[in-house]
Amino acid sequence: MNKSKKGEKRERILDVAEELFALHGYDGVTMRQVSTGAGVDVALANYHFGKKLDLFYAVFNRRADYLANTRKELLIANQSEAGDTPQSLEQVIEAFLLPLKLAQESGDPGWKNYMALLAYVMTSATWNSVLMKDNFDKFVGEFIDALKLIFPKASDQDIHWCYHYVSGALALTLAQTGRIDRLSGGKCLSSDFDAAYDRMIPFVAAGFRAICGEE
Amino acid sequence: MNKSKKGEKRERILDVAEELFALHGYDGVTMRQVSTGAGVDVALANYHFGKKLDLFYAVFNRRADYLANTRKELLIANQSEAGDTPQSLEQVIEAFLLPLKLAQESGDPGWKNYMALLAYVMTSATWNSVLMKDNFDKFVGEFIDALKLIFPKASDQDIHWCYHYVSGALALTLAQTGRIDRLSGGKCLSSDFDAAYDRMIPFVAAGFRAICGEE
DNA sequence: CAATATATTCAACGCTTGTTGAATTTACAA
DNA sequence: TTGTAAATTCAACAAGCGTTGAATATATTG
Repeated sequence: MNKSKKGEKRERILDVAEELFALHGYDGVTMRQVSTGAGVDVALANYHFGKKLDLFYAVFNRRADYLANTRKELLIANQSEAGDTPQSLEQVIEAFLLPLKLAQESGDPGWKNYMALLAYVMTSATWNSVLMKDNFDKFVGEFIDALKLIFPKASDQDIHWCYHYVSGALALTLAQTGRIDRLSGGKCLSSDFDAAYDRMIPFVAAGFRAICGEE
Repeated sequence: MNKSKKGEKRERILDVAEELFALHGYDGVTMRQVSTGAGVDVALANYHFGKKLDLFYAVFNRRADYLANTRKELLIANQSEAGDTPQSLEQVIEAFLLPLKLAQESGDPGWKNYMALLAYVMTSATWNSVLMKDNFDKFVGEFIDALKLIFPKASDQDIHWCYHYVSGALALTLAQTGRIDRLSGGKCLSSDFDAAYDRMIPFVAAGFRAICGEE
């Protein structure tokens, strides 16, 4: 008989829930869809994770730490490398975006689902205040501090609104809605994160300089 | 007794549904929440709009036409005004964004809800292909044509990805998640569409020029 | 006013939902 | 192997879901 490893079903529940939550949102998914997709009884998800809401949190938190930490490490590495001279704007933006590109390139299909889930959470007023606050706000604070060093004369408002635009452009990219595929007649692909990434950095860097003034 | 005008309850159902769908998404709203909020029986929504899905479509379509048409009129007005010389990049972007600013300024609280609903639809793979296609894709095609006139040497990919970033920045702004309020310690407000609008135009214009080359 | 069409409510249906306690199987340690 | 804990399934619950046909109220028309 197929002997299944310990914790395998538990992980499968998380994977299926991740995909379904990313695709249909929290309310668009039932516990039975998750359990059926994972090939387990509906009571098992409850045994491992508690209520549906806790399962949702578990799915979101699973990859959040890695993402936030990788970003932070990259930011710090750039800082020490730059010494006492401020690091370049492109470097700071890259610390924000590169971990997502790396995760995408890892080949793990779970990351693609997680990114869509992240986009869902970022653009939802309900989840944003709960999940983004706990998992990402702290790093974003440091990210914004780095930007303030680059643009010492810029107002807080200018910097925060510019960050907001970056965040929005990123969120729509992560959502992979397929709209750019349709509008471009197939010349661009939502799944082509590299194409999105390579243009996003010079795009938003130019935007920052236009709003926040010269370095 | 309070004599209610004809079609008043019908409109109230749309208003409440608009607010609830924008706040909680399609699956996060029940017909009973809508009918209770509107102060009518649950069967009335069904009588006026049919199934829940049709109510959702009715809510979305109600303001979509006005928005698409206003954008188009603005784009054409700029074109004829510019004569045979191509209109400026800022003008084209403004044709895309200004109608939303005007709607926001109208004071109608329904518009605020509709914008959050629009953000929800824009960032959802499911709804995007159904609702954006029917209501907005045609105008966006003309919008992109205008951009191609401004950047004749740019590739289709460059222009579409840049539009994608604008679309994302706009969507997150419309969503009004409250995140920028929290991150900025109250210095920026999600509800301050003017602040978002005034910076968004120079921001994305600079981004376009960085990616698509000089006019 | 009477007659008709529209608007609205009432009451209920079959089904699905999240959740749970008890029973059963599996894994692991002694 | 036996005993114990963890993992998993079974069966069922009360509540809420979208939807509907019939009944009633209101508005419109002749």
